Amino acid sequence: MKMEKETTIYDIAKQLNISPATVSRALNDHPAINIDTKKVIISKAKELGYRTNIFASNLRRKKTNTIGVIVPRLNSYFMSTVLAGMEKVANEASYNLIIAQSLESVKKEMANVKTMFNSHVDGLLVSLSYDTENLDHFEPLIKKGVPILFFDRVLTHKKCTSIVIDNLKAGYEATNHLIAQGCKHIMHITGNLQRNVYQDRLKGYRLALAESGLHYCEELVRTTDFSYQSVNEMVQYLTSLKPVPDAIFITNDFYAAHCIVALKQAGFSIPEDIAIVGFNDDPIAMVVEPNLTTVRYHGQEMGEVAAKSLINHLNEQSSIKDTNAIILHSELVVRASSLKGKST
Amino acid sequence: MKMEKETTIYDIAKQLNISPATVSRALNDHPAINIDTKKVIISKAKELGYRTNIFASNLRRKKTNTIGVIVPRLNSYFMSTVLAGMEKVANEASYNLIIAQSLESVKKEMANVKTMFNSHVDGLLVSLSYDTENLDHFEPLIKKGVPILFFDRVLTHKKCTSIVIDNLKAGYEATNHLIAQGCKHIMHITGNLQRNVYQDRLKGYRLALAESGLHYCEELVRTTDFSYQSVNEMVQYLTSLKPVPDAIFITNDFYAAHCIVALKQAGFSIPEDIAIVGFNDDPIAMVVEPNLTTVRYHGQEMGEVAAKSLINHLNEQSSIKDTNAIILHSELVVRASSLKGKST
DNA sequence: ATGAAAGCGCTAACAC
DNA sequence: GTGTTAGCGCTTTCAT
Repeated sequence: MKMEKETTIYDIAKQLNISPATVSRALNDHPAINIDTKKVIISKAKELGYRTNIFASNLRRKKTNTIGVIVPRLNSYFMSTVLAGMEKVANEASYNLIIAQSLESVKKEMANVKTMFNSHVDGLLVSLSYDTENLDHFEPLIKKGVPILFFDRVLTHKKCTSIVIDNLKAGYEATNHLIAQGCKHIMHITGNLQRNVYQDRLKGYRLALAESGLHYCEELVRTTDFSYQSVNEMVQYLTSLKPVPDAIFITNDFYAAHCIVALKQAGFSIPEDIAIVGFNDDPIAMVVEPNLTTVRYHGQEMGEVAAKSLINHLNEQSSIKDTNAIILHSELVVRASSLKGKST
Repeated sequence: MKMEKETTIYDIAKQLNISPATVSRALNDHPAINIDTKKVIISKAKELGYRTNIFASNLRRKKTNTIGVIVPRLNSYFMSTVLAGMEKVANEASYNLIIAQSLESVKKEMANVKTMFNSHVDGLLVSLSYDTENLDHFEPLIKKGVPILFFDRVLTHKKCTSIVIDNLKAGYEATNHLIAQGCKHIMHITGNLQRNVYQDRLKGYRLALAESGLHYCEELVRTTDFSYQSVNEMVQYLTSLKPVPDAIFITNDFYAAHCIVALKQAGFSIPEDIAIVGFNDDPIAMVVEPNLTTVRYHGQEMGEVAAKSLINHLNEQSSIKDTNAIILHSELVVRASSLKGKST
């Protein structure tokens, strides 16, 4: 195949009888450059199909303009909105994104971190995998001074900032809502309690119970990996309880939706027999019947804030050094799955 | 903040009193290198926290080991499995992935392509946006000899390979299934007919109708952008038809699920009044009631095949030059939403 | 406003 | 098996 040789600034310089330095400056919007020479250079560059060699540029400038993103999975509505937010901000600031999924495994997460390390990312945005226990694998990056910002699923580290919602409050509100509906035996199905998001929501759950004088009962709290396969077992478990719970607060909309289906199949009425509250306001909440009450938080915003904070820090427009955490807004969205008809 | 200076092969060389070339060779598993020197070098490298500067390396080797991926959206189950497949293969071949979403807009797609171009990706994997009309914006890449492989949503280009399922066959089978259930007025709701996937499925639909002697009727075919907001309007339209369709083949599971909900609200029984078939086997198919009959195809496999083909081509282990298209398997998964009880 | 020149860190051709 | 050396394409002082 005949293919064009790569054009360099030297080619442009030669053709225009000027120096490569001038070409470089023109292409980079250097202030001290004649507007006319600049125009000529840019049009010549276009003509020759020039593209900057970012490797030469990165090598020289010791900056890659690349941000690494590690997420557990890409396949949730929430995560994809987060990424859209990050991409938007990154694009505007001419940063590139390298995205990797840990598929909920620390092992994969470690490999991802290593890749990011070797890619010399300027900074890292991370939502931790299901079973990450500590941040040791991030140390090499931290030692090199690469800023790391955790979002949503975080662990605290004295040198890193976290972006989260107030999960305790969200869990509290969800549980309180169920209590307000008259529920007395509220089950809580959640994820690995090492993850802040689940730990804090549990705290909120307990707080709400305590405030209402309801008894906290260990057998009403169950953790799961949210796999589709485990739903039936879970439903079997909960229906074997005495008394059967009259409400469930489930920290995952997809799992909640599957539970609703399974519970209905088992003969329960939702919400009359069992009221359900989910988490995340996934579009599935509007499909499952009855529609799912859930906690909404804005993924796009979280992504934007995360990326913006990191980039501002990188551009030294502000520092996140001393910011320990940024808390974003969340709200309970009440739908039919939790509304016990009070008037009947 | 005190942070370590970046270690180079020169640092290692100096400390070990050998030449940088030897260090480079050792680190790159060059065959002609003493096993002992290699060991010493590697342990020294680890000690100093050395990481290769891929920019210097890329600059020198004129290869980036990076593959660009452009997809319409990340937020579908299908797409995330595709990406997981690509990542797996890429990782194994030590390629990196740069992922970008076009958010279904050509404009954004063009920007993405430009970014990829400037990132000097070795190759590109693309699923086209909703409204892409031609491949002109890929020409700069093609001119430079960067191989581009389209998957799922494709347009043919003499220099590019496509990876798809047999959408015509899938559409044909879906429609035929509905016909076999005794449906006579089968509606088809689909996407922009410029996209091969929708165009071909429509062809399959028409073929099935024709074969069964059913009349093809334009008012039974509607296109949509699959936005949640348009569901009600669509349902209103279809219920205003005379006669009201007794089946709908919808080329998107999410939209199909929403339609089921809306139709039920409008008083229709699914599948008795209206049978529904979707497309993609999204997990939502198992949540909506009745469970959705759909066409399944394996995203992970599509991702793996796409990445593998491209990488093999890049490594010159095989060429995709003369491969116009690769067709993957798909199958109809029959569930309750389309099963009219024949025995009643 | 522009040019000359050095050097970022690595690799590979060539020598020994 | 190892060293020498040149240069990938760019940016950036320092001059002018």
